[in-house]
Amino acid sequence: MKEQYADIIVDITHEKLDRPFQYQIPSELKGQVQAGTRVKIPFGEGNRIINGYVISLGSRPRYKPEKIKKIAEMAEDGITVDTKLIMLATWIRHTYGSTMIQALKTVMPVKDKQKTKFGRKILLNVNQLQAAFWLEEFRRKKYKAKIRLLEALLERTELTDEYVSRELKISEESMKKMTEKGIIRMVQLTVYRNPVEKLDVLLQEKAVPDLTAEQQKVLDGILREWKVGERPCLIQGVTGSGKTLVYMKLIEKVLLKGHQVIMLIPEIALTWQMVQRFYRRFGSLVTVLNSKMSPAERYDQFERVKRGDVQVMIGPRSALFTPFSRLGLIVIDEEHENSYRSEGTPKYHARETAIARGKLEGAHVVMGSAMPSIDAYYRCKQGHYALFQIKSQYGNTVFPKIYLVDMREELKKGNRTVLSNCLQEAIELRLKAGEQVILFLNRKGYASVISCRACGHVIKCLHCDVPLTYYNNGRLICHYCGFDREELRSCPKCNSPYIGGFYAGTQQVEQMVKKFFPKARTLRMDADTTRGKDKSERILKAFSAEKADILIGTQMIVKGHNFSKVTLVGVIAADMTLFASNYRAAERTYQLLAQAISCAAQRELLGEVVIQTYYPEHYSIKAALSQDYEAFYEKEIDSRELMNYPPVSNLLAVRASCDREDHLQNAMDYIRRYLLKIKRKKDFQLVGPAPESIAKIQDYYREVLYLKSKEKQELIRLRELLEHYIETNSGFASVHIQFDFNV
DNA sequence: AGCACGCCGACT
DNA sequence: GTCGGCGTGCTC
Repeated sequence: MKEQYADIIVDITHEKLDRPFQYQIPSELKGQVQAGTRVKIPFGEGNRIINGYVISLGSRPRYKPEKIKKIAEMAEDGITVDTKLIMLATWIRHTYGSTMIQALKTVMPVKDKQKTKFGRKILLNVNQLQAAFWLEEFRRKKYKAKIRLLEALLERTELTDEYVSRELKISEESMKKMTEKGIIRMVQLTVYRNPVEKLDVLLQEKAVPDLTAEQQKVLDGILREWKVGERPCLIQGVTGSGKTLVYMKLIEKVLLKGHQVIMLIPEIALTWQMVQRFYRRFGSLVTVLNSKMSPAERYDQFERVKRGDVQVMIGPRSALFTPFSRLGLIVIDEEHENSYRSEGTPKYHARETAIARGKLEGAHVVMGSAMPSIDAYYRCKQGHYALFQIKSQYGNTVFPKIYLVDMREELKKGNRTVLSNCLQEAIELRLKAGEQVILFLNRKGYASVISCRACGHVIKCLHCDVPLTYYNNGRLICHYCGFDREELRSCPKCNSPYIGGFYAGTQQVEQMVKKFFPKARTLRMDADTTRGKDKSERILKAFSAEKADILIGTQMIVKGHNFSKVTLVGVIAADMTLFASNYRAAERTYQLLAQAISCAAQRELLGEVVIQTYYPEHYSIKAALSQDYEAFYEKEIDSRELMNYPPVSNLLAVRASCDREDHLQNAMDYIRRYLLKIKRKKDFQLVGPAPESIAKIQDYYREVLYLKSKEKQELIRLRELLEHYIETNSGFASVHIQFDFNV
């Protein structure tokens, strides 16, 4: 009489349903219902049947037994999550504040089981005599399909799945019946092999090249760290310093112990080069997950994982939830990359979540980056992570020459274009030499603000508090709601005809370049030109095949691509990211500049970098210029310390939106007063409420209130209190409230 | 989320 | 008198 009840999370995203519901397990489903299984349950007064996920089993009813309903049935395509991943979902829910069902769905990368009809072998499971007996039986009962199958099997003993379903036209059901009776047997075509055995062969075949003394030192250091504690390790080393080599050695060690590895890589990045290296090294033990894969392909990868065919999973953020049963190591390459931060709900960070999973499953975590995130580096300094540095790189990398152009001076000299004289001259020289140029900036489209030069009035969207953007087709478009209107001839406020804008988008730069260098062949790469499938890859291929002289684009072009003919990188507006009202703005600026510089480096030819900026004195620009990460870190951490920003402190944003401005302000006022009431002495600091940087989107007003505290747990506690307060007070009904942790 | 119950206005 | 508006409350 035990394990009679199941705690189930219902598949409805709503705060009020964000708790387990207890159901009775009917006797016929006992043993089938486990933690992690998907089931169909009657829910609500109408007893409508919905999906639910079992998170635990129990023997004691927590409600009046007559109130507890029975599980209806197993979900037919029942995919399961293993318990460790349920625990990870619980951690995600607690840390980032989502509903349990949202957390469960993020750890469950394959939402629905896909039908796989291939890759199986059908075998006879009985001897000839028994088969003859069954054949007789089927003939008597006139089971035509079964007769066909059995006859075919008696002839050949082994049939492919394809042949059975296409030629013999046997349904899945008849095969299932015959399997149940033990007449036939189905075997996965890829036969399970002992991965460690297989690995031995591989190790003999293709050994990883020897490590340099410095790399060996890092490897030894990490292995020593693994013996003593469970600290995550961070390898700091520039591109070409051999971080990947160290990863490979570590992965080898873990695989030989019979454990599995997840390797996270940034979304776009240098993926396929890296992946090929791993394929060459570990063969079919490795598999890759990427965003281009169809659900069926993804599902197949996870099936291979479950069968034990795959021991190393390489992929972006979502690969972190690969259902390995004996996970031994999680590697996070390019740890500082922004794509490790999830945009949806829950807004989890892959680094923190990887460390949480590592703790749960006793797996090591190793990260690598040339310029670690401030977060990670701070944790190293605090002793929470172990830091390992590789200073030298192999090959003769020529450091590029860097020019800094103060655009204010340029303006004084009378140059009102987006290309400084310095950059123009540099482009000219490179074009003459037959070399390639990359120009990059951080804005898409013709991104430009249209304003009146007489009165300063800025043309904004009617529904959102953002300036409209001018597009080449002569229309003004809102990036947030898509609202568009005709180009204006005069200022709607003062009627002045002098209305125009500061154009600094990729389109504008391209036009400018074409004007100055009519013979140059240009390629543009931004969110607009890469919308289609594989488009960005095609553009990059065309450029590296030297089908163009100048590549103009946004961030994506400077991320880890190797163009050997590029000798000039121009950064059009280095400080664009500094304008963002985000405490990470300086960090992003430094990262982008450092990336742009490394794009012009690491080749035999001497490269040049021209950085145009309005703030040449800003420390993030200065530090990037001298390639001094440490100097940047010191300045940046001082500023975070001063402002109580992460990672020194923790930040909880309470974001509210509502179509009625008065309701919104009222609600925020209540929240503020409630927080002040429960505030203990020096628990936390309260900032705001204040309008968001975009105060209105699609007619919804937006405000934000920040809570800062050294104690992470304190903020989590406050969030939970607030959630409860909002839920139990009906005044918040029309206001949408969302929490962001350290974002 | 979705469904039932419940208390006020305009209808055969 | 009734039909139906959607405000409120609950879901094991």
